[in-house]
Amino acid sequence: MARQVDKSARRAEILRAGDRLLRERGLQALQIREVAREAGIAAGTVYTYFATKESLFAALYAEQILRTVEEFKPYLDAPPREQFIRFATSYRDMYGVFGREVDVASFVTPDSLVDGRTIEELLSATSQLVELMTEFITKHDVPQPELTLTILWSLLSGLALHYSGPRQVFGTSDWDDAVGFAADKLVDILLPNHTR
Amino acid sequence: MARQVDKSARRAEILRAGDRLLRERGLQALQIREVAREAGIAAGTVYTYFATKESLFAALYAEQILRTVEEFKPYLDAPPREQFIRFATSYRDMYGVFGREVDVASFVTPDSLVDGRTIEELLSATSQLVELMTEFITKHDVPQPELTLTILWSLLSGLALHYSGPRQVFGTSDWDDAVGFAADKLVDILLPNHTR
DNA sequence: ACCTGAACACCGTTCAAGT
DNA sequence: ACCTGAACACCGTTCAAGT
Repeated sequence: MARQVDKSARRAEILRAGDRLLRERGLQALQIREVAREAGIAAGTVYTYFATKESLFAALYAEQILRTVEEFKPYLDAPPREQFIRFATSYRDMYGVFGREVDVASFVTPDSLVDGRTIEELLSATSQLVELMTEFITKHDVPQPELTLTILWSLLSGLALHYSGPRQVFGTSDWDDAVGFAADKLVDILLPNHTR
Repeated sequence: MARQVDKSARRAEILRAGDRLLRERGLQALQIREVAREAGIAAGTVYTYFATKESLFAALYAEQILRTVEEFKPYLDAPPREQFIRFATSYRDMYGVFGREVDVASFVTPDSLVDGRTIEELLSATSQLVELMTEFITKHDVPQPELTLTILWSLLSGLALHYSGPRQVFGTSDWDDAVGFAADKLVDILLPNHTR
């Protein structure tokens, strides 16, 4: 019996529907009934492809991380300052769509609602992202790579947090100024072996 | 007619009930029915004191911010490295309880579900917290105070984000090591006029 | 086999009725 | 006046019935 659509195509349609909703109308619009309507199927059918709503969200997030990794690849040989700025900007944009709810660790928890397949995808995507940062650090011969990675990651997350979502209440600098300043200081301080 | 309890006492009881639930059983346990049960009143009564669940949450958050400010006051004259570590630790603990949902800016948005009184409390508390950071920076005669404040704040949020909540998937440093390293670099780089 | 969508569970919120 | 709690609205999820 020829199927109307094959399973992976339908899964992809659901993902595309979810992505569209998320980007056009925000996280609160990502509702199973809405996703199903956008995908042209019944609500119950979504659950044939994703164990829970959280699984769908995590799968969308994994896709976005892979896109971010691809976006960065042209800059693999750029100067560290530019690399930082590119990375920080991608990261901020990601936060703008997926929000602070994003937490790979919480998806991987034993009591997570995310299904095994999606966890795999998420871990794979995340490790590629981490790999980019690790290369950044090892390439420049940083004295304390482990600690530097932690600080680098924190700085990126913190910047993304402050510059995504609703405008800050308390006067903060422009994004360009802030990320440029952070990049300068990072290069000066964390990459002492780097000559500009 | 003597009231059973006066209004502000009852409001305080609801806050205490909510705080207990939040700390003992996490954000997902902060449900209006649960809060009401803990406070010994009917669910509907909660709405006499707080316009929405979000208002209650925001009020709890405002209280916590004030507590954080108080916690920091003994260290107002401590060396900058220690100040940073104290502040970062309080901030991380706050994140652990209130989570990444915490976003003052989103509460203040025109379409916010938080009532006016609570917004006032939140703004007042937050500006006290920001004031602490601003003093930290102005006292040490930093060349670019505005940008430095942004970076400092981002670093604090990023560290809090990574070290609160579920354990990180990818090997990260100990909290003590990470925050100590961040403090060293911050002092070296952002406070060039400081002599250790 | 796979899909549908009515029905269930859960939780924020409202409001008619009680004191 | 203030409080109660049943009822409503909403949304994630299930599953009996349809094809």
